[in-house]
Amino acid sequence: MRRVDPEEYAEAVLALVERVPRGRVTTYGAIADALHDRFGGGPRTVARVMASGAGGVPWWRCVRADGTLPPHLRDDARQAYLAEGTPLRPSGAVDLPAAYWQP
DNA sequence: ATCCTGACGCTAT
DNA sequence: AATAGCGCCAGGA
Repeated sequence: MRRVDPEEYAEAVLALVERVPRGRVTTYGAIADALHDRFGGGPRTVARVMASGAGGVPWWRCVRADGTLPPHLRDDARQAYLAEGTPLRPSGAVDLPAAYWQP
């Protein structure tokens, strides 16, 4: 089943990201899995939505499967995590087991 | 239609 | 731990 209305898909993704509680995070893959049955698409598709449409959503609460984010977001994300007390690992990545939030 | 690119993920070096 | 290869999906040139 994969009737994709890009706009609708984007909304679904952003909606999920907005639902992530303060101090917790979810992953691209998790979101992709959650929407895959209705829209198809994979982690990259989710990432595309974030890259182009993520206005007004807590984008830093959506991280890669290893708890990191691409270099150009690391700094801002870091501030956000410190600000909202997101569990971090020494490496600077998010402590997924501790902070993971399942959509 | 083809090629390139990217806020991905997993396995193998 | 770091790097590389491959599969994957969708958009833009």
